[in-house]
Amino acid sequence: MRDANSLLASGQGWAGRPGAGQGMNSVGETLARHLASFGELPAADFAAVAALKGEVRDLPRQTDILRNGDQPTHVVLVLSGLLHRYTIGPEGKRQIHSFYLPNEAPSLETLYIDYMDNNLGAVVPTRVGLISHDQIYRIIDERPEARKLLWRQTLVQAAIFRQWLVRNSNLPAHMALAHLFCEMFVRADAAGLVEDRRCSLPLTQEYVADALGLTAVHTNRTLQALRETGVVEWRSGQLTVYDWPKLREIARFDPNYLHLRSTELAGRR
Amino acid sequence: MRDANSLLASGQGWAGRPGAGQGMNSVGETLARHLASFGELPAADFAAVAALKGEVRDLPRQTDILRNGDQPTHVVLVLSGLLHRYTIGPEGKRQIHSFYLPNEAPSLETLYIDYMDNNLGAVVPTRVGLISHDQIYRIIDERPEARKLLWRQTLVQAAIFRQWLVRNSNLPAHMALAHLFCEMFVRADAAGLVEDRRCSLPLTQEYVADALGLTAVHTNRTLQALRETGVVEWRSGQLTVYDWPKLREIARFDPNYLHLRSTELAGRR
DNA sequence: CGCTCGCTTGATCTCCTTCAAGGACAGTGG
DNA sequence: CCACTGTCCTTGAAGGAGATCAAGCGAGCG
Repeated sequence: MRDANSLLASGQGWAGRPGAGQGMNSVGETLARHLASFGELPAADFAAVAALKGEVRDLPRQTDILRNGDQPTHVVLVLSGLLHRYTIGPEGKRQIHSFYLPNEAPSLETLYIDYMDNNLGAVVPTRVGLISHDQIYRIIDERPEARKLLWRQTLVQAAIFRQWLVRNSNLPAHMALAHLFCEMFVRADAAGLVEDRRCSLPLTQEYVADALGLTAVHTNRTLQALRETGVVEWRSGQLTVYDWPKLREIARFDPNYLHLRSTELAGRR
Repeated sequence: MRDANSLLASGQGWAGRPGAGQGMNSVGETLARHLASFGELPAADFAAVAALKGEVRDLPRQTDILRNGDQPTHVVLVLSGLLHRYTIGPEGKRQIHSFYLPNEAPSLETLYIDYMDNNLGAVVPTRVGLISHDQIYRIIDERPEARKLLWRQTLVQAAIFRQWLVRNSNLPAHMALAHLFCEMFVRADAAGLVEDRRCSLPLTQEYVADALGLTAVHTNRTLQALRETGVVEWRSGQLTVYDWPKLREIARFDPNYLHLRSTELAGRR
């Protein structure tokens, strides 16, 4: 068990400075850095990925970038804002499959899956980068190490989905909520977005409810109970973790499934 | 909407004959055939995969082949029997992530993930084939088309996990149960294991309960309700679908997420 | 024959849903 | 500057799907 400070103290390099970085990095660089957080990426491969050209696009809040049935020709990268992957059930019920923070690559699976069976949309105004499949295919053919990390990234996604399955199937509401907070916090930290035990998490309670498979009402009540413990606070789009060990304890959170490289982060065994 | 017969009539070739095939096919052939069910596999690539050498191993019921924390050196193929992927929660609660029928390849993700974050075990006495990672790596390096299908296979796994997430988060018990039956039935059919609207599904009610995140008691009651509709029967390890359209309707089952090649099977749009 | 494992049934409890409404706040337009 | 409106959060009360606890039953098996 490690305290909150060690988590925050682990400098993730470029993102240590407040607000720095984002605008300055190309789309390719963002992807390269993301891949490097899952394993060793040789300098030459890093450079090759970083050199990829990407189109930047701004999405208004609550608009989709990929839709059920689409056959995408580009891979999406989050540059700022927040994306979510979701489906709408037969009775109009929305299930969110995952959230995607800046620097993450939500749609790598479109490289080898023929069509989307879900939607990818912006929660808040979001800037994304688009890299053509063709460019990535070339990397895959020519750069085994980069290929390995791209592939691994899609596998980690799958591991996260499985964890969401466990969470929503088994855990009572307060544990599930704490668990979601843990995951988003660690992922934010891995992306260099945690600062002073806080990170941005610009969701509404309804989004969280649809992620956990709960109602907004019950999510609200559960949230209040969590707040009263003083362990964590989530207000106006800001997640603040006051007591990381205790939050982990509540959620029984084990970050292994995220397969992050940095052992500092979350006490990988 | 299509009737049950068209589903069953679609000959999947080698498995049309009762009980035939299994013993005769090499481990490599099984993998090659499985990959081919997700896309075009050129003859040369098919041959290369089919030529892979695999060790055959028999697992007693309820024994694990891969364990949380393991770093596998081989890929697992199901030759006969039934595997399940699962984790045990902090309070000893088991969550099953997926079941694996004969001809399926449960553990392809171990190729590029460093260690297991879950368990893979036999439900009933199961024969598996083991192909070394090294051999697969060679295929991946030398055979782009085979690589594409291997990768795709892992992506389809992820899509299935997401569907399980939706099922367990949103659907009431009777729909969830029907949905599981639908999925296993279609997958069995894709593997050539459906015969006369029946397939083997050698689970106990407790396994199903742990897959759906329900209790065994409630699974039992839900099952009885489903039985009384006359749409489907599941007894002594045999799943029989009497009215496929109606079962699909109950579950609101849309097989798109399985990304199967054969359009006959399940009415892909 | 007795034992274990899996299935079944009944009664009670509780977590979460549903329905309904009030309140805080920001944005907009007069 | 203030009413107006929409979005999101909050609160209350009642109902239900599924959990929990407990026990009986049937069949395969050593």
